[in-house]
Amino acid sequence: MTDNGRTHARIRITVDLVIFTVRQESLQVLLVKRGNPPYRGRLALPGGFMRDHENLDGAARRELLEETGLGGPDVPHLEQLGAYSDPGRDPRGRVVTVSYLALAPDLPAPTAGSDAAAAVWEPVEPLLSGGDRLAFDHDVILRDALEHARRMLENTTLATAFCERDFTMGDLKRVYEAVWGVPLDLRNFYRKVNRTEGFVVPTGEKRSLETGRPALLYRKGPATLLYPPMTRASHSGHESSAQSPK
Amino acid sequence: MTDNGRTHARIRITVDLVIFTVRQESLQVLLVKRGNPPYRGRLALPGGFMRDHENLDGAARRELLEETGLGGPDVPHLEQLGAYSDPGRDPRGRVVTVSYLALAPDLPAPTAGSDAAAAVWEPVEPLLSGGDRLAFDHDVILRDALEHARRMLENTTLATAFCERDFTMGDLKRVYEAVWGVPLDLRNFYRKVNRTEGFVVPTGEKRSLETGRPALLYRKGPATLLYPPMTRASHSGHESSAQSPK
DNA sequence: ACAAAAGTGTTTGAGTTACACCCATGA
DNA sequence: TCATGGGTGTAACTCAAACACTTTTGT
Repeated sequence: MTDNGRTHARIRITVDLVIFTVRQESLQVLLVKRGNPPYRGRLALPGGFMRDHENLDGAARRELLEETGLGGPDVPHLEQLGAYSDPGRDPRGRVVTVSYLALAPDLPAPTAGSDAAAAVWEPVEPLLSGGDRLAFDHDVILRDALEHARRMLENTTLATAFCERDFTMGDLKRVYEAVWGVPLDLRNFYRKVNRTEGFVVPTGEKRSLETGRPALLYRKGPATLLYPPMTRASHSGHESSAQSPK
Repeated sequence: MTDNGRTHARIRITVDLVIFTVRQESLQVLLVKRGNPPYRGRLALPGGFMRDHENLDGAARRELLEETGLGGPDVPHLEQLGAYSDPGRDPRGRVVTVSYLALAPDLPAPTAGSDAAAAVWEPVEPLLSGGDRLAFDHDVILRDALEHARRMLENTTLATAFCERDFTMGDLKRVYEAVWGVPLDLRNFYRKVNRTEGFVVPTGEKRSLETGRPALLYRKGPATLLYPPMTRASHSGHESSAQSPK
């Protein structure tokens, strides 16, 4: 921590947000098309510079609000992931960025007109396995964030952050399936969720779809950690009601 | 990421190292006594400013080498944890720090004369539950790092980073006991370690203490993740050889 | 009555805990 | 031969995956 006349320039600091949501059975991330150089026209993670009076968490909350409109009493989960610091990662000069992970429910409008040209939801899977590259080192940041999100669903109750206030077990199961990319057995899923006291609390209401039995509705409970953790396994075969071997 | 004339000063960036070791059955952390204001005379985590040509990981490796002499081919584990950014966390001005976790074997000399006044190993437990406060926000950083290290032993093979090149099962067990703060059953510990292919590899050698049966020696294996994870439980009672009910 | 989705109960087998017990050495 | 740490074997129990089966709706 001692400063003995060595060469260490002052540096600009940004936050970059990896905002995930689950839409149409797939995990998607919010990206903006850059309107200015560098990387003009390329997709990038939303983000911006940390200001003088705020800390990193504050900057991340502000950017999240600007990009999605989320942030009042109904704050989605927001968590710092890591710092990216290679000299040369930003052509404009020495810029260190700190990435944040946000989990949001499926939002009606992709964005609420910020300074970014256009914000779009993009499926994550195609972005990582081939496809166009994102601006800066955002491919790496996105990959790290996905890894982190998958771990989080195993050990915490944060899957509920992807859901509306009221949700069904099927909704919650689809979140796990989208993030992990594996099918789950709904019947075992019930027990795993219910064995952790306070993961979800029933509202007493039901929701009717076009077809099928109406599902009970739940809300996020007070629990935050999962003991024991969720395990990604259990390939559901639709083997029950309509395929008895007799 | 767009810069539209807003107020965002350039900032200085430091790395702070939480270097853990296990000595005398207890988890200890390397601290330096500050020779200059602010917090002169107080204990602090070793660290320093990131330089122009290097990234954060490079700065952390350099500081680790300066403080402990470790860093050649026998690199200890070094991992980025998080960024601490509150305005006012450093009286000298706006300084953002990024913390790193390092796991080191019990080193002969606490340090190799760096620019820091004096480096000492301090037991972690007393530091967190009462006692003197560390400089800056290093109490918070230390607490976060301990939490992270405990999680790491559950899910990775990194406990071996605390050991010498050759170690016994008893050595490895003592690492877990020191970091987790709970006693383990050596007999079940064997199986847990051995069920993960490549956690440790036997050398064929043995080590004799003053008393007792000589123990087989092992080295770190190629595995890095633990499936399934280690679980902290299993209170060893010394119930075997010498207390049969007959 | 049928299809489709929601939810419950039961079998089975793998994994863990808690031990009894044996082994190898120094004093 | 005793004390001390090292190491193996095993019975009882727990838990979770797999799957049969029942319930509740819309058409």
